[in-house]
Amino acid sequence: MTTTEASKTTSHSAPILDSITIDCVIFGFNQGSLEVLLVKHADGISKDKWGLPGGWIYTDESTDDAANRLLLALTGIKDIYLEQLRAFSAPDRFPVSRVITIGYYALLKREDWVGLKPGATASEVAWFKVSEVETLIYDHLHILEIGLKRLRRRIKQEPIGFNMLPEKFTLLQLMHLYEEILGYEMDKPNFRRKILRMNLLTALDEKQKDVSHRAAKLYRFNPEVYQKLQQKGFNFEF
Amino acid sequence: MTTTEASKTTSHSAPILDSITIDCVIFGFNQGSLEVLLVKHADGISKDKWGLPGGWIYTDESTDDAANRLLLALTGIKDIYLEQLRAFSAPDRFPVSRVITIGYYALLKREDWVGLKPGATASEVAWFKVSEVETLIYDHLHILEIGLKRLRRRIKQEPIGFNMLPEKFTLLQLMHLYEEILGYEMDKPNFRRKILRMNLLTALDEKQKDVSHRAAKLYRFNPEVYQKLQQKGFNFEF
DNA sequence: TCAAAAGTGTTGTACATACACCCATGT
DNA sequence: ACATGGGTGTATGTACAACACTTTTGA
Repeated sequence: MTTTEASKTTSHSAPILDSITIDCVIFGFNQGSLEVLLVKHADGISKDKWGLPGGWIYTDESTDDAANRLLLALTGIKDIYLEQLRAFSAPDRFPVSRVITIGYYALLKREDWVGLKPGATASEVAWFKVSEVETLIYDHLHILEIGLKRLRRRIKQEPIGFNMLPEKFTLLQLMHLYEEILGYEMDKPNFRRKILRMNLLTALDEKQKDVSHRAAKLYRFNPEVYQKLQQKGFNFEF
Repeated sequence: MTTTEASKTTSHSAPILDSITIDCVIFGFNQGSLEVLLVKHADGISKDKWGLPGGWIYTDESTDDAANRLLLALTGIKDIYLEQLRAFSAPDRFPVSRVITIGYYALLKREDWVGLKPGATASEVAWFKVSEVETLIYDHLHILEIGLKRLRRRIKQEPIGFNMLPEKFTLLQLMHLYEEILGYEMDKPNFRRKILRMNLLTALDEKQKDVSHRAAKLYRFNPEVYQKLQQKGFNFEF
């Protein structure tokens, strides 16, 4: 669903709210780079320009529901990590009419992404390195920046980075994710100790394969442990 | 301006957006207690019930502008600390029609509050201890909770507590503010050292007056220093 | 045997915590 | 004199940063 403010038509028959939309910053981590999923608009005033995926809100759903529906339609994946950023409401943000958009950001495991879902109406969808995105339609670049800012803050306070990694990962992969998002280098020994001391990771009886060096142990994030620790007042922090 | 979803009428002639409102959690600190400013609805389906102050958005203003306008109308004060919480959008949150509200929270110096501004249309306005608020109209209790949660997180990460204290304050007043908001007791000597070490406070050549014990030194928050430190990568943290 | 990453050990420093204690002032 | 908060000092532990070092494995 690449519907944006430019085209209010929808394939559903449910009534929609006018003057409010959803826009979503979808982050992924690929080959050491933080990426964002963008769609190319097929028609409307922003034809052939890239922007964030978005759409309208049905009258019987919350914005969270709407964002989840849009994500499912675009990726075919359920249960994506999703958090609302905020409302973006500059009066001139959309040139055609007065539309306020609710921004979201989502974290995707790139292994789950299998290309555009069959049947989706998007004309073109692609991943871009966040550092190389320079222009987007409307205020979408601003929304992307706010999303990135939020991601940087969140990843220091909550263990959400795992949502962009495979189920099984090495400590160095995790560290590289942190380095890429936060924009600075870390010390490997210290990173290991710090993350392991939190007891959020389960060490697996499994190692990397097909690497041309000593194979690293694989770990899995343990959400149950995190929930228990949280209740005891534990605070994740990096 | 106590207009809420219940009455769309406005004294202004500017057109407004339907189906979107603003609601604002206004915090204050008084005699050791965290308080919130509520309004009593004069008419509509929620007559005689307390709720958050709120209103509609004009087509030529952002939600930030609208929130500031509403705050000015309600309090007569400009330049109030204000931050957007997020959109609240449950389909059934407002019983009469489908309305999404953008929640804000604001921090007020109680010394600036001089009662209801003359000419305001509110029937009744009052401060309530946050800990004693039990029911509010619509989903306003939920918005209050989210606002409180946000305040608790923010006050640990940014020096915003000063917005609820007089210009000149003592270190113990500041500590009591932190204790009240965060819900736990702190160690006086350690609190002093920690906050002073950050260099965000300017010690004044002035002391408390009319206290029945040794008068404490007064301090003032220095926003310029904070901005400079921020640029150097300094991170406020409690 | 070399490269590359995995993984362990050590040390200094900074800061949080806990608590003992003295100071100033009004009643 | 004593209550009340103002304010300083000090010992202990923990955590982090920096960096040296050993281990494992494929090429």
